[in-house]
Amino acid sequence: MSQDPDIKKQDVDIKNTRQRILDTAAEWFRSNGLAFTSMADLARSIGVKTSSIYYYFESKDALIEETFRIGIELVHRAVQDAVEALGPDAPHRDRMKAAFAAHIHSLLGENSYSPANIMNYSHATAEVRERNKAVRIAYGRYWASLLRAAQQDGVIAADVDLSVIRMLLIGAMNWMPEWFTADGKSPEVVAEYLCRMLDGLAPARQDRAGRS
Amino acid sequence: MSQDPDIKKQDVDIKNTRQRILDTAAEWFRSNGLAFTSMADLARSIGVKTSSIYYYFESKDALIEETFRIGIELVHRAVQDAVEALGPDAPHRDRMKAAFAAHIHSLLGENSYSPANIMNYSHATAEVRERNKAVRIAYGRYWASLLRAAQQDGVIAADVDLSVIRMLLIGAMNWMPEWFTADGKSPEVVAEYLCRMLDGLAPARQDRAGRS
DNA sequence: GTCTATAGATAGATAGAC
DNA sequence: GTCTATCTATCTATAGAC
Repeated sequence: MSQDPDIKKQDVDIKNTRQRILDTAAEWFRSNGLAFTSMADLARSIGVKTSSIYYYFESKDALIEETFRIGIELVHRAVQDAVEALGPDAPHRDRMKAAFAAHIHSLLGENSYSPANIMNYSHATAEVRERNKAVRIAYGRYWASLLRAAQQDGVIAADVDLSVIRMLLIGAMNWMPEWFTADGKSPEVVAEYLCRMLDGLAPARQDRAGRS
Repeated sequence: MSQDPDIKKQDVDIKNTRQRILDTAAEWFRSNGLAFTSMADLARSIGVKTSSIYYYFESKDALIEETFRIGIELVHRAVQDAVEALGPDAPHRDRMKAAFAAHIHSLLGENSYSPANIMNYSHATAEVRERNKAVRIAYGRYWASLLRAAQQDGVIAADVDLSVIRMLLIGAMNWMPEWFTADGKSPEVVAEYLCRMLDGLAPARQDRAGRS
């Protein structure tokens, strides 16, 4: 809570303007897409001139790249925190539901970075996509670990290809910005439906031994 | 097979050039997005000058609008044909699987119009989206009718909100262009997984009366 | 129908004053 | 750090010759 004396007024200004550029860029990228967001649009929203943005980011792609990185890091942390908050002995179904709900919240909530990434990744340049790959792979691996644990404990049938299921489930959620309206069902209700769909992949009853 | 004598050479040329513009636009929109596809890109691909495109389409938005309409009409017809080919007495699970497979084929196959629509709809102008709504709603209604029939026959539990399930299933498929590679599973395998996920929404065993 | 030529707007990015 | 001013490229779209 106490202020670090090494942070000078100048540094605070740097951080504030830079942060405002990033926040505004994420919002514009989510709402209008990468190409329909010009550097002039961003500068006007923040109240600076276009050239000021280039003091903080060497190019539009560099700005996109950083919003993309933040977007994945935020949703990764949100999902992992939600699952770990349940404790190590929580049933797999509860863990999956918490992960679903956290991912959905990240895509539909106040954080614009995650939807900005999800909705625009495929239209970014090859260089930007390449630089975003590491964090994306790390996040995918976390989901893979959740599903693998569920399969190893017999909650998901052994014959199920987890990589396909993972992409179908994440795809179902990633498509939600296209149709989900707040006046409809809550993210938790959708998360429960995803769990019920996962139930369809459970082993046949006679095969089930372990459970949780 | 015989040639219609009312179609003159001039008309054939019109149709050919116009069709090539549409086909090329759909491919570019799918691969590069709307904003990253310029009228000059299209003209160069076809071997004409930019101004020639404006002989056939009054604006870029008009061109987008027509590729969008074709995209939905193609996938709608493909799905409906696949389901109806099974005959009126086919089990609901088979009908759903055929619908899944046809939708996936439309998104991943040679037809560029459907993925061009699916992947870019949210970034089109409000006017273009508005003009695309009618065919989109008609297609959504067809999926709704498939799911409703399954629910009425007791294959899907009565408490399931079909509109949420419909969007989750379609979303899972619409996300496939982002990750699906031909060297992986076939569309039919993915369709079977989607059916297994639907199985999770079946009524509890003691409640089940009718079946199919 | 397709062309040349070009208008008019806007894009990303840079130089240099303050 | 932020500004003014500007460069160069590219965009959508149009006018008018052929």
